[in-house]
Amino acid sequence: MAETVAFDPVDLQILRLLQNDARTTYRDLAAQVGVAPSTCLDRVARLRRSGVILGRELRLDPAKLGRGLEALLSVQLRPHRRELVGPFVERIRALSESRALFHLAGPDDYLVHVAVADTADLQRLVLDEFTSRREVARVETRLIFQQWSCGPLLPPARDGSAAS
Amino acid sequence: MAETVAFDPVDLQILRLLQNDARTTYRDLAAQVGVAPSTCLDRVARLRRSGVILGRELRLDPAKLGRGLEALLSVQLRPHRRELVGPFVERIRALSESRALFHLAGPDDYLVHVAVADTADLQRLVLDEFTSRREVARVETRLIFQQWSCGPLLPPARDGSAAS
DNA sequence: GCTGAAACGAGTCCTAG
DNA sequence: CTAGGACTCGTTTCAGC
Repeated sequence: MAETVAFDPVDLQILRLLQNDARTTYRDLAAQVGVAPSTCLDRVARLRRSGVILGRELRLDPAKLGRGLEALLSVQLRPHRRELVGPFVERIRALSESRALFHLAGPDDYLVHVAVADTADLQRLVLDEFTSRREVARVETRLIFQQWSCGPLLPPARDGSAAS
Repeated sequence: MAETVAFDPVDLQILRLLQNDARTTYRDLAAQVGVAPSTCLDRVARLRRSGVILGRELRLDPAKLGRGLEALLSVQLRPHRRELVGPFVERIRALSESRALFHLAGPDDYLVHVAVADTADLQRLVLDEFTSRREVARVETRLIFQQWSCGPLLPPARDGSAAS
């Protein structure tokens, strides 16, 4: 859980390359980073053990799966107590329409990123799964016109001024 | 760009498995789906060509990379004209702190998901990259307490009532 | 379009430096 | 920790169904 402070340039380069394609072979990885394939294998195994690498996921096109409409739902819970929060979160996560869920600081307690077929589907989702729930005090829906993923989350980009 | 309506149960199962681990071998895939490895290879190639599979990405832990604090920034642009939008989007996407960017319908034009080191870093980011820009009329910052990823985006879950 | 086997190439382990 | 080699296993192709 702590910040695993030590990352070689080699580690970072490996992460960068794997972010572009998680299926890059260790051979290619090795060639591009400048170490032996077996070393790459070792590095990646260590990175996995350290917890930096949480998984290798497929990025899919929601539109191609009949989910051409995406939206963000700001949800405000009524009492916002722990007993309500757990079940609410689990229910939302289990919805096939949910893509991501955030617990936020601020007036809106939760933000839910959903992908649906069309506006009728969105209306159904909001009515049946959100506003009909007792603990949900308010839901604000914002359509997503367009979205972009932003670079590879690397590097930390620090100078020598790291306060450990 | 259109909805590629046709997906076998085999295709869907393959997508489901690859979502859990994009590096699942075609051999394992075949064993779990119930077809030959060569068929899996063929299916995946077709899925890639169809555009459903956009990429194989690594999921990393931001905290382990010195980015333990995440936030959502709601940004309102002043005139919100096309000439301003393009450069703004490109600049935000290029920031190493940005994780995702959404163009929204509603009073807040953009939502930016950022990952930073600490509150000081967040303040610097907001001041230097957002409020200092002429086209940015307002920025609202909401911290992320916790976040969850939500299931594998599959299946479309439709009955026979598909209107082609 | 799916299968199975065979050839090729990559992943993995081990030993040594 | 890294490199190189050898063995194992996965991927890919192709002929046949």
